[in-house]
Amino acid sequence: MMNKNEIAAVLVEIAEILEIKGENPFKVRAYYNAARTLEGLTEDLSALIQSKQLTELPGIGKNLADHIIELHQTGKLKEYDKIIKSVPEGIFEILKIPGVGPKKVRVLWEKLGITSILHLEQACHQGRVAHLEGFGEKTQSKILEGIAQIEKHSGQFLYAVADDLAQTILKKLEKHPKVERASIAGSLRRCKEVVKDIDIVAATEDPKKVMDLFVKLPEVEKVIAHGETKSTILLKLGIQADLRCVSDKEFPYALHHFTGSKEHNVALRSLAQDKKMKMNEYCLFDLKGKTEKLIPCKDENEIFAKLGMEYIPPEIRENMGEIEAAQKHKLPKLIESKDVRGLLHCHSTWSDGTASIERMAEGVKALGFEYIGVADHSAVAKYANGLTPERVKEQFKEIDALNKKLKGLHIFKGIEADILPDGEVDMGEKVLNSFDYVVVSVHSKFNLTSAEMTKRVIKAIKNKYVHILGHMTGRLLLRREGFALDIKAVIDACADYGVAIEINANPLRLDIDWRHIPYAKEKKAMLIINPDAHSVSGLEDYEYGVSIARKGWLTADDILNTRSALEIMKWLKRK
DNA sequence: GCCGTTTTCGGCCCGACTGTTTTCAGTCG
Repeated sequence: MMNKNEIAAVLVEIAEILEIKGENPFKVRAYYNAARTLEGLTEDLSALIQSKQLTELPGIGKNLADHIIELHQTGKLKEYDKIIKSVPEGIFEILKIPGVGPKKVRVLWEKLGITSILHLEQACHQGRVAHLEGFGEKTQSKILEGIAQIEKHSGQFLYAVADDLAQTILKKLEKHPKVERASIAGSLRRCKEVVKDIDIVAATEDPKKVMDLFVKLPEVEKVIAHGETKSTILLKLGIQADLRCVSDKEFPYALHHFTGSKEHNVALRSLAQDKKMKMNEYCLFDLKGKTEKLIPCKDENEIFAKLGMEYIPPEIRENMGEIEAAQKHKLPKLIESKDVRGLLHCHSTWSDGTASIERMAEGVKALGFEYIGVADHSAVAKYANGLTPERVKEQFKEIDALNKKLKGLHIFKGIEADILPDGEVDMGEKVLNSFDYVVVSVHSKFNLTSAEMTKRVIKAIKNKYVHILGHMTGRLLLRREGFALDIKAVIDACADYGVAIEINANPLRLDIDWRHIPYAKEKKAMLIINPDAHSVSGLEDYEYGVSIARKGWLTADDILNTRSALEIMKWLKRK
């Protein structure tokens, strides 16, 4: 049995192999398209198979439907087993190097017998790659840079990936009768955008039994350590997970300790010392009397209270001023998911989304929201099927009709317009003015100098039709650094010209970086949590944006889309 | 491999950029 995402991953692998083998590029694309359709699927796959409706999905014909059914029902695919044997395993990692695509992989493999990154790195150092036809000195050094980048990020995982897996494991542990309570700890609990492992703390009087369950989980690839109170496993995705078992009494201290950050803990322990107390991972002691006296705490809340401060949410435990603020009882009331009332910046099938506006709207409604903003790509983004002015008019008609039809939900007409290399905004004033709102983002020419890029982006911010600055740096976590940009200058401009700064909640972006958010708040810039959803399930990504907003100390008042549709309309029209 | 009011064959998105070349191939979004 395989779920839709696992099946999609197999189809992608097949596509990659076909590409390397130089198969018909349209056949290759058919596999990619089918994978994408599956990932964006909202209907239940089993039901679709049963009612024989699979071939009604876009991009899925007889052949791919058969493949999908075979994978879904048996977890295997004969054709895949055959084709996977025809290429060496290591080529997939070579394909991940930026600038190296299927054609280059094939040449490296055929001409130099290179089948792994390690091989490739050696060959580059020996200068053998530069001599290949179609390659050269620059390609060779770019490959080395790419490998260095991959190695720098290796052992790191996107928050969303790690969190998914961690929640699955946590649920299984919590079900164990001997587990009294359990929680995720570490950087994952602090909602860091990338994490290197999963930390879990469990309270139990029978650690041995709980540890046994942990090391025998079906997700385990390898047991690295298996002790009485601490075990480490390597999960199949390559992520390590640590479990620490403590008694129920010790649990609050252990949870706090293993949540960190290290810097936060050091600062807090030194503060405890000042107050004649001692803190470690198992308890809090009162040192005022002649003998050490245990200070009982039933949860983290009490620990902070005993230390004379208000509760510090895990997201902001980075020793960036939270301890001082908590002592003065001046921590902001951080935004929560329930504060968000609608989602702007969503894509539809009008550009590169996988769902119609109606389905996206229904998805937003199902999440309990009051409004959705459709912001498809603009004309210049041809690769993403960007809207032409003519198609914009048609899209408006569809939205108008849906607004009449759908009760209790308002659809805003937006556009994600490209910031052109010279800072002009795609589509021109007249078209831009016809939208309820305009999101602007950079999607091209990433290699400008910081000064050039800053000038370009600020010019777009000054455009009077612009309301929101999308994914400020264009970063893709663990894949691509953001482009060079004077972030403070850009934040200043957003604050001055009343442009809201997007917290792009796509787990691969989480852009603007939370470290810059306090500066934006200081400058009184408006922020907005946008899922940048390309599918119905992508709408739920807004929650990652909430976590990032919390890491940036933001309250509901700091975020535009905690307001009602009416208030949003007013805000958009104030320009 | 998919698709079809130009329909069962023949097209399928396309332009920018880079580095390799001397007119283009590969990669990317």
